[in-house]
Amino acid sequence: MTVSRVLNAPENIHPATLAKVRAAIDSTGYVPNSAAKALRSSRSRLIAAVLPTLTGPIFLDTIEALAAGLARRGYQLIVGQSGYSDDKEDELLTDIISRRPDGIVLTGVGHSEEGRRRLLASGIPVVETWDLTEQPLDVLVGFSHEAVGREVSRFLVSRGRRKLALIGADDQRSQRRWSSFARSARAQGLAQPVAHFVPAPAKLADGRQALRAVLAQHRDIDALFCSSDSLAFGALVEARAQGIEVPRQLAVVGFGDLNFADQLEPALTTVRVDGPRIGELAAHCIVSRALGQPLDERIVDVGFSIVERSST
Amino acid sequence: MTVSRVLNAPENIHPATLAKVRAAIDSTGYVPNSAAKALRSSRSRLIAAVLPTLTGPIFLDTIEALAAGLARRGYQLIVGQSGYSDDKEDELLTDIISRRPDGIVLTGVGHSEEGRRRLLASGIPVVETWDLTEQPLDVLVGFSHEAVGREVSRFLVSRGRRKLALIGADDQRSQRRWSSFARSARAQGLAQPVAHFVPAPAKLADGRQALRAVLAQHRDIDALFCSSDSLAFGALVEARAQGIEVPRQLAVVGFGDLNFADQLEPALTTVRVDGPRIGELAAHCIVSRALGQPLDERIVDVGFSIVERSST
DNA sequence: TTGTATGCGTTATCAT
DNA sequence: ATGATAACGCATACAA
Repeated sequence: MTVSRVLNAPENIHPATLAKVRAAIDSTGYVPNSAAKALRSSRSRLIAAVLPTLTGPIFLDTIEALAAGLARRGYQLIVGQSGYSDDKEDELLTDIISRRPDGIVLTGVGHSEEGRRRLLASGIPVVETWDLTEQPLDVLVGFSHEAVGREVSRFLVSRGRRKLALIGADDQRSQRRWSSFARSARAQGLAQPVAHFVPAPAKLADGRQALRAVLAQHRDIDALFCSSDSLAFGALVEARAQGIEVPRQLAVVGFGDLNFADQLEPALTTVRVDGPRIGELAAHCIVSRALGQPLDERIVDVGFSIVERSST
Repeated sequence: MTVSRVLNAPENIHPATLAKVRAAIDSTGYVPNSAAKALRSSRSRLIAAVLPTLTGPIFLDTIEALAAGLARRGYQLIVGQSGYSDDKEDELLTDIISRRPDGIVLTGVGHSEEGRRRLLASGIPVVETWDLTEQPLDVLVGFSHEAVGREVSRFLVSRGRRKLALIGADDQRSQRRWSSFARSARAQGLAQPVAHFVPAPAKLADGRQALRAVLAQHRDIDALFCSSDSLAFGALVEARAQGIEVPRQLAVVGFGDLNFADQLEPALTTVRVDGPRIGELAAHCIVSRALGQPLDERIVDVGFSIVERSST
């Protein structure tokens, strides 16, 4: 008990005792046991994050900022990969809930019914990220993928493009950008855009192959929206290989504004999302919730912007 | 107690009891408490990983494979960022040790004396990665950065290059590649190579700026070794901007073989390391150690290869 | 086949 | 200012 006090409330301890206990701690290499602490206090100082994949460069900035923000606030981060699969996410969720984290940060808002139930039943605070919905589980930090699809299609039309195409990954958020992109194009009087999907996570080489496939069927497209900068990079490479001039014959828009986007030839027009901001906000929100502190807003829309460069 | 048995050893439970308990579990949403389990059994099923940064694309494949490998084996991963700083690593280690993970995976072998002491005192199995040393703390999965520096210099000399330069990040491993690169160049009768360092983690833009700085002083260099593909990408961009032909006037070698390396113009010659293999091996080793199983080898050298493309 | 007692390391609470 | 007791949820050892 005295040791506990020395560590947690040294102010009311006799200096001599303090010194003696600290000496003992040093000489024995004593380190308190967080599991016992958590068991006794029902506070684990652990936050869990569920991500589709750790390698997706898009989420990376967010995780890094999240990890840093949590560390700064005295929390540790436990990560799980759902691999873009609902079943995997549900399994993971059970494991995670058994750890009794003080909070859970999810990527996206599309969870299985079972997953939603378990999360709500656990009573653990949840922050969903990288997406927007009217009915979040709890707190939400993200932006609208529908708005992205719509704005990109309007942007392309405003630049005089008429034959739109899209290369996307088969994950939920990319699909929603696609739906909105297509709907908006039709609303503006264009034909239904061409689409080609590749398995997530999409790699550069997928972009090359995908554009090749699209061009084989639809040589007349004049604008291409790629659901990631990596895909766009691949598309630029393929366009050059096929002698298609970008942007004269084909406008290309990416997603993510990864650090190579402005160095490509031509520099890539892309959708920029403030990943670190999402991570930092998520850290703030989840910790506030964990401490039972009130939150200004339950839904934070961080927005996005279209960074216009020479590929359009 | 019966609930515990239903969950962990259902074979000796009366079918009726089994059904009753399971129904109760379902209806109440009971999820076992890992902290209590850990406290009782001294086995947390938790592995901690310490990384310089989560965004370094180099380690990413390793972390992903590590996370996947651990999940497959029923372990969860807790991550911490040391930010290339010893002090931060030591702080982190204390937090980590207090969690009583069943194992710790470290990046690199350069830890502070204090850190080494704490790790050894904790008795927690440790796997060091991405480096090689004669005296690992425990298990090691990596490769020799000295060998990388040496082999790249030999490679460049064998291709007729005589005025070597290096652009590196100021992290330990990059520095060791540099020392060896320089030593080997001198041993081959060349002058001391030119070097320029940028703060880790190095970004593409740093590569541009660094090459500009090097060229301002040493216009006559004919070969450049960059300590990451991102830096090399930036260097290629700058070389083109300055009208320097690669590889005719300047050979460029990267490190990492990131997925864009073969798509650059010219395609980048680079050092390839099997990141996923390191992660998977680390998962295997740390779990074996955690279970007290014997290990074939304590030191695994996964090696590296120089992938020759058109930038040299 | 099921149940009871006990202790893992911590801290809230109540003595002293 | 310090110590004693109890309880967090689980699983080992033992009993029935």
